[in-house]
Amino acid sequence: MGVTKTDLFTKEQNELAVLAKSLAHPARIAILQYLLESNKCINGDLVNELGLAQATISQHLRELKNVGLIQGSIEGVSMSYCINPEKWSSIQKLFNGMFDKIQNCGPDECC
Amino acid sequence: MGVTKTDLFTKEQNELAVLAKSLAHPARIAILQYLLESNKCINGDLVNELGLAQATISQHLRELKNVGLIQGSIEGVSMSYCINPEKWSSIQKLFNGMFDKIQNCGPDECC
DNA sequence: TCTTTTCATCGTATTATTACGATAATTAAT
DNA sequence: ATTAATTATCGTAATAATACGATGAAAAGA
Repeated sequence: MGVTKTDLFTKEQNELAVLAKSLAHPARIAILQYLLESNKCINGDLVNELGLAQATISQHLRELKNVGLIQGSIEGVSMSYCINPEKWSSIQKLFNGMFDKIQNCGPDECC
Repeated sequence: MGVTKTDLFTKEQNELAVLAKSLAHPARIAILQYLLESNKCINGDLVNELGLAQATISQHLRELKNVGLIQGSIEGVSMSYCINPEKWSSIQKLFNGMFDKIQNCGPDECC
């Protein structure tokens, strides 16, 4: 490409894009849905659940953790992940802040 | 990478990921925000508005059009783009369908 | 201590994304 | 018919994302 020109855009635009990117892979969606389902926080039986290699899952988990959507805690020899509820609701608000901006327009105003 | 293994995931998971990907760039967020603001549907003065080359903007517009978020109509020599309201609200529902699934859990259930 | 289990990280091959100059295509205007 | 204006597409260089085997690190249990 050439790098994304982050400096051309507002903080909010970049933030939305980064968050959207973290959701831009079906494996990460699946991980989040799995965590939402089993609210008891589940570790790497995601590896069994999804059909991906352990290293790949771990990589996706790290991305979700980097944007703050999930958090992990050590549980003996294994790792326990869960949704970060605060971040989760803040993301929902951020997205809806954009989604809600739609305005219905007259017959000549739209294409 | 190796290609995303689409077949491992559900239709909904893939759909969410594709839509998220279309939002996963600040330029596309900026384009959408601009279209939301000026509900009269604006054409390629996006090129002036954002600081990107014409070809780059056109490429981003095509991506947004491909997922159905925007639609364009020819207006003389120029092109008029606007948000597709039906798709827009369907996306909002799809995302909120996931966001709303969060459940508060007891002290021992979360990590 | 040694082994097992579980997870993260590294290295790397493969594919996708981004950006933009150049060029084509289309329409309006002269 | 020419020219100007506007947009899409092509080609391509640079960079990011994906997947996974291999290896490392840390804790539990023998």
